[in-house]
Amino acid sequence: MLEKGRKMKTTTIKDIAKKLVISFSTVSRALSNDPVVNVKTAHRIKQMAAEMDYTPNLAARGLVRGKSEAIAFISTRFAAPFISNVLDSFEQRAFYTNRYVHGISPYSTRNEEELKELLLKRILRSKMADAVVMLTIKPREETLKDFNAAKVPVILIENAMKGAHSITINNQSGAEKAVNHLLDGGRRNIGLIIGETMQPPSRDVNAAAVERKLGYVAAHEKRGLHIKDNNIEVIHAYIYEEGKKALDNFLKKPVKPDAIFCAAGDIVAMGVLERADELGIKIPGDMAVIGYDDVLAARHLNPPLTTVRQPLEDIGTMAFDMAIEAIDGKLKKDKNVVIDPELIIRESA
Amino acid sequence: MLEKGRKMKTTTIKDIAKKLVISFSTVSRALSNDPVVNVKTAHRIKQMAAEMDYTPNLAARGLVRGKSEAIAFISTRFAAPFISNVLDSFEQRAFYTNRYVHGISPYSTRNEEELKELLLKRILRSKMADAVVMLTIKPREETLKDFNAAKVPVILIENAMKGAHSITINNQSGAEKAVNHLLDGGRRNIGLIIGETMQPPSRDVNAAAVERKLGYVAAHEKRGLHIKDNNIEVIHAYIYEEGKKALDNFLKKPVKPDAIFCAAGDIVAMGVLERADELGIKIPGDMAVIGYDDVLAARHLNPPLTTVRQPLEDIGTMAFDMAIEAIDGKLKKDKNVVIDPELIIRESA
DNA sequence: TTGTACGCGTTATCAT
DNA sequence: ATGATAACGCGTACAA
Repeated sequence: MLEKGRKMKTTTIKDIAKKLVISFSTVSRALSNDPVVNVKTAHRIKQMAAEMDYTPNLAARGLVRGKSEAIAFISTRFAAPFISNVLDSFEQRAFYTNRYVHGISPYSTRNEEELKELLLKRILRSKMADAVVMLTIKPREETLKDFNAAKVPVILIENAMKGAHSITINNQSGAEKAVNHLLDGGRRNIGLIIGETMQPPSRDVNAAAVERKLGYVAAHEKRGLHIKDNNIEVIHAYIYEEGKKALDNFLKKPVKPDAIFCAAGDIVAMGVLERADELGIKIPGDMAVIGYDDVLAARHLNPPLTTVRQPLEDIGTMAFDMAIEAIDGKLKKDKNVVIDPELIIRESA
Repeated sequence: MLEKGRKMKTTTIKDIAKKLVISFSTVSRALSNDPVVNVKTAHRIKQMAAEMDYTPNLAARGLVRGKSEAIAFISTRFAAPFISNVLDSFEQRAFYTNRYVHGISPYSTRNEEELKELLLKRILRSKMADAVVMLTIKPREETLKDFNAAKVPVILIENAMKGAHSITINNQSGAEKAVNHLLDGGRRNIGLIIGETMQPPSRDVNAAAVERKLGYVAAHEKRGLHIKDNNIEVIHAYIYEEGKKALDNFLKKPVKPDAIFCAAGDIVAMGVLERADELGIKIPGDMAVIGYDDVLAARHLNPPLTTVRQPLEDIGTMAFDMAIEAIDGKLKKDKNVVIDPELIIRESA
C-alpha cells in the first residue's frame, strides 16, 4: 500500500534490478537489447519490466545520451491549412516508415522572431531533436551555424540557406502561370492581393510573398506590359475578411481591375468571391479571380476557383525522408529540391 | 578554436561558474532568481550567462524537478480543421496570458489506441507535462487513475470521465436541431451520414458520432416518426470522396432520401454537394443537405451550406484556462462544461 | 556475462 | 551569502 500524500512511485531500472537481485546495469543493457546479456536473463528482465509496467524516463535518457529521438517541426501556427496538412503528411510518413513514430515535436512560433530563436536555442541546448524541420520560416545565419556545429540537420521548407537542406516551391513560377493565364484571357488590369513583402519588425520575412510578387511582375514584363500603379493590395492576417476589404479597395481606384490574382491564398480569395457576389459582380464575366493553395473547398466554391496548387502531401513526405537521410548521415552536402506548382483551371478564371 | 570532430561545447552553469571562479550552485541560484544571492554577484552571473549564450538544459532540469513546464495537447491528427483550430486557439491563449508560451506540446495518436496509451504512459513517466489535454479521445480508466495518483490534471474535450475535467459539446442537441429543421421543412426521409458508432478494434470510439446518431433518432421519436431502415451511411476517413460515395449509395436504395444530414462534417458534405451537382440533383429543391462543423468554406459553397456550428475558438480558450486552473490547484473537484452547438441556417436546407 | 563506478546538467539540502 | 555534496534515472567504459 502506498502511503498517502507520498509521491506515486514509478518503477525505474533499479527497482526491477532489486526485484531480480541483479545489477541495474544488466537491466539497462537488456532493455536496450544489448546482445551481450544472457538470453535467459534478458528474457526474465523484459518480462519483469512489462510486469512492473516500466517505461524509461526520457529526460534521464536524453541527458546521458545527448540525443532525444525526436524531430522538431517548427512553423508559425497550426491552424493554417497549408501548415497543418504538411505536418500531417510529415507525421503520417513517420508512422508509415515506423521511425520517430512518437517523436515528431511540433512547435509554433506565432511568427515571432524572438520566440523562434529562443526555441531553436533551447532545442539545440537541450538536445530536444535529432533534426529540425522549419516550415515557412528560417533561422538566423548564426543560429544555423550552431546547428551545423552540433551536427543537427536542418531542413527548410519554403526557404533555402547554405548549410541547410531545403524544399522550395517555385513561387515565382506559380505566380507567373496564374498571371499568364489571366493575360492570355485578355485581362489587362490585374490586381494583386499579397502578404507583406517587407520585413516587418521582429517578425519573419515572407519569402513566398516576395517571390510571388516577382512572378506577377515578371509575367507582365516578359510581354512588355506595364503594371498599373496601386494595383497591389497587401494583407496581413490571411483571413477571408481581408479579401472582402481588398476588393472594396480595388473598386475605389480610378481604373477598376478586370482580374484579381489572390496570391495570398484561397481563403482570402473566398472573401473576394463573397464580396463580388454581394456587389453583383459577375465572376469571371466582369472579373476573373485566381487563388493560391487549392484548398479542399476551392473546387466547391461558387464559381469553382481557379488556383495554384502545391503538392502538400508530397512536401511533407519528402521533408520527412530528407530528415531521416540527414540523420542517418547519408547527405554529404546540402540537398535542395524545387517543386513547381501547378495551375488548376476551373471556372473563376 | 574548437577542435574539429569534437562535440560542440554548449555552455553549462559549471562553465560560467568556472569563468567567474565561484561555485556552480551560486550560479544556479542566481539564474533562478533566488533572492539570497548578493545582488552584485547575481548581476555579474546573469551578464556572463548572457555573454556565454547560456540556455538551461531542460532534460536535466526536468529530471531533478520532476516537472517540465509543459502542457500536452493530445489528439488524433493535425490536419482536421476541428482539431487544428482548437489547438490554435489553445496556443493563442497561452501566448496571450503569457503562460506556457513555449510549453504546448502537441501529440497525435493517429487514432491508434496503443499509441495513445504508450504516449500517456511516457508523458506520465517522464514528467513531460504538468497537465494533459485530450481532444476527441480519452484515456483508459486505469491510466486516468495513474494520472490522478500523480496529480497531473487531465482535461477532456468531447469526452467526460470521472476523475477528469471536461468540455463537452452537446452533440445530441446539435443533431436534433439539424434534424428538426429538416422535419420542420417537411422532409420525411432523412438520410444520415455519420462516422463509426461501434468501437473499432484497437481504435478509439467516436463519442461524438454516437451522440449525434442518438440525436438523429431522438428527433424522429419525439414526433412519433419512424426511421426508415438503411437510412444510415457510415464513413470512416472523413474525406469528401466518402460523401460522394454515400450519396450514390443512398440513391441506390428503394426509397430515395429527400434530405441528408451529414453529421460526419462539412468536408464530407462537400462531397455530397459535388455529387448532387454532377447528377443534376437540385439542392435544396430535390434534396436538402445539412453539414456539421461550419468550416470556413461552408458559407461559400454552392449553395451555401446549412450546418451545425461549434465554437472552436472558445473551446480552445476554455480548455487552456481550465488546464491552468487545475495546475494551480484551484479546481477541487471535476469541472464540466457543456457547450450547446448552434444551427447555422443558410441555403442548402 | 555481469557488476562497479562515474558522468550527463540541474536543483535542493546540507554546512560553512 | 556562498560552497560542497547528494540526488534525479540512465548509459557505458572498465573491471571482474
